[in-house]
Formats: sequence, structure tokens, C-alpha cells
Amino acid sequence: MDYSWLGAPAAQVPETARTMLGWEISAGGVRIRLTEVEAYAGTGEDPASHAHRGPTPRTRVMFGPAGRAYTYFVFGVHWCVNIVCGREGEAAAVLLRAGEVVDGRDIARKRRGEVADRDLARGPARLVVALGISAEANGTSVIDGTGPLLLTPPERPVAPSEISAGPRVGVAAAHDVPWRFWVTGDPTVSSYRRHVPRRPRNS
DNA sequence: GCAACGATTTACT
DNA sequence: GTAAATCGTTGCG
Repeated sequence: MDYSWLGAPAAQVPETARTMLGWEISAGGVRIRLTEVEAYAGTGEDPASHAHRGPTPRTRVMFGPAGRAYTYFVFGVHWCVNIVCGREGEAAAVLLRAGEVVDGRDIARKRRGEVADRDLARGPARLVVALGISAEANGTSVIDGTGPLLLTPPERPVAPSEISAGPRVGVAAAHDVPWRFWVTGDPTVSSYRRHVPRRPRNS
């Protein structure tokens, strides 16, 4: 299996993200065909990236070799998962935003509750729940089977003409860069919502 | 040591 | 459409 494209230089992350569409991610008996991803680049280049100010204990894994998972906790409620890309020392990563459950749908539904098929993995945190992973997947490989996650090639590749690009979701900075990619017309793709500034806290 | 905030989702008006 | 939930990471004193 050829995973070398994952290790392409950070400057080519958008291309890497595009390539990842249609690939399948499996964990705990559930297999999901990726229909929506976002690219994140590294230090200094991408203000929207967690790693844009350099390595921290949390973002350490993003600077490691390609093909590992980077999971993080957000809003005190949800987990999201990335696949680390780029060469070692670069902080490139691809955020898995949505997908279609193609195997283990009953297991996914058990984790997600009674929702429509297309909603099982529509959204970053929902996808993580459907896969049944969280903190323990952080830093593990998604290509050699040593971790809970496994990334496998598409049964049928997605044609370039079927791929759309646009601004990333929920990101205040760099909203002018079209680094979100999705399969055109796929029902499992989440609808775009721009970043909404939170109101000041009550006191 | 402490306070602010976030690559979101869900429920409620 | 808008608000609340909820806590680890980060940045600053």
C-alpha cells in the first residue's frame, strides 16, 4: 500500500487533503468513506492551525511523521480527529470533517443514537463518535494497524471533477483560503457555517 | 497560579 | 436563529 502521498511537503497539504477524499477510515468495526476534509498547515503560515505558533505539548504530534492521528478536545464537549501530513518537523494535518458509514452501520448507530444514516458521521465530532475513538487514538498510526484507526484506499476513487473546494468551517482566521474539500453533491457533507464570534460571558 | 477561549453540537425560542 | 454546555490547553501575571 502506498501512503507516501501523506508525507508530501506541508506546502502541498491542500493537495494531500484532496487526495484523501474517498479513502476509508476504520475503527472498532465501523468503516467510513471520507466525503469532507480540511487542510491545516504549520507554523507561521496558517493562523487557523493549532500549531501556527510552534509546537506545544498538545500539538507535538502534528510535528511528527505523517500517518498518525491527532485527536483533540474542543469546547469541553467534543473530540475531533486529524491525520498528520507533511514531513517530520512540519505541522501539516488534515481534519476529517465528515463521511459516509459504509460498514458497521449498526455499531455506529449504537454510538450515535437513532439518527438518519447520512447524519451518522456528518460533522467532525459526530464522525469521531461514530468511530468510537477519543484521546487514546492521539499519536497512534493510521496506516500500520498498531492503533485503533486504519486508513484504507477507496474502493472507487473520487474523480477530480467531483471535488469541490471552499473556505474552512468555524475558522475566523484565513477564511479566504479554500482549504476545505468535499465530494460534490454528497448528502453526508456538512453545510457551511461561518465562524460566529461568541458573546462575552455573563458575570 | 489563574482566566480566557475554542477546527462543535444540540436544544430551545 | 441563537444560546448554552463544559474542560483542557494556552498565554499571561
